[in-house]
Amino acid sequence: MSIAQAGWREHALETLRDGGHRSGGARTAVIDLLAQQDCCLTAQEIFDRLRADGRSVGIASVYRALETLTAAKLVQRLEMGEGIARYEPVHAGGEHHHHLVCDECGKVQAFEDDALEDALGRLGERLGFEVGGHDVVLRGSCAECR
Amino acid sequence: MSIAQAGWREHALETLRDGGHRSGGARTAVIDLLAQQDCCLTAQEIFDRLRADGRSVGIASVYRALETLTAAKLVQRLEMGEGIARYEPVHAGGEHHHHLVCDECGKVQAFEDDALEDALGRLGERLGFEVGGHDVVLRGSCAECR
DNA sequence: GTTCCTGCAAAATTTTTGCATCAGT
DNA sequence: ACTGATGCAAAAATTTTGCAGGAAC
Repeated sequence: MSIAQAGWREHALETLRDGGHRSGGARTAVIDLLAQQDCCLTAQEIFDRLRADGRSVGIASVYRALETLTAAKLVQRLEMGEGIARYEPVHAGGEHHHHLVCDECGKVQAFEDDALEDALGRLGERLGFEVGGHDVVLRGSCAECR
Repeated sequence: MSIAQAGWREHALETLRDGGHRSGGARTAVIDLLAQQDCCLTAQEIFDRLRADGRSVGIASVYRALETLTAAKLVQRLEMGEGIARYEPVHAGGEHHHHLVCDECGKVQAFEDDALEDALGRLGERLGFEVGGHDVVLRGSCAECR
């Protein structure tokens, strides 16, 4: 686990505590799991992994934890065209990535691009719209499927 | 209706015919409705409008039509974080737009930006990924909610 | 002790599938 | 006529809500 990700776990717990939330077992388990991820997970994947670890969480608690975390901007919700949402930690400092989705095998991989971020930043100014966040999804064929 | 949109209707019908599809009533009705749109519609909105026009289409046929159109790259499927998919025509010539979603009122509006398209084009080359399409969604507060 | 959090079950929502029938080629 | 397209109903998949019991403060 990287230092930045370990930091995210503490930051998330502290932010929720400061927001008046109590520290229950299910939500902490979701935070712990997300803190270990490099990329996004679906709610079902989170539920399955917690169950595989022997935790008796309910899937409703997973969804409620993700809702709370998303509202606090600690987690970003992403949808990539298959009708299911994916969630990943939002790291402090603006550091973030976007996603490539393979139309054939469905694999998701992350990428970063400074030129893209620059264009998006200028775009926010140009439009009369206060931009709080952005998602970019590229679709195509990955190296293996091509 | 603009000339480009009228052209899309013909292009879609021709592409499907060339692809070996027959010209049934439900799918043609979906194409006719999409051809009149400036931006995206949900499957339910399409169903409701066709019903309001007196057509006895089934919602399953709407989904099947949208699936066929999406597979033929005549329609783009978009998801903007509310868990429901939206669909809009893909116009020939690469002309397309992206979307701003207001976090507060949920309003969706379209925008275009050449600098963003340039950055996305270069990005496709940089990555070892054959990019077939891309979606960009900006989230924030619209002029009215701000 | 109060209030929030949690797990289970049930419900709601969106999308897909089965199937008999109809329509296009 | 053959085969794809369609409408209805049922099913599946994902997400949300109700509620009683337990945990955090």
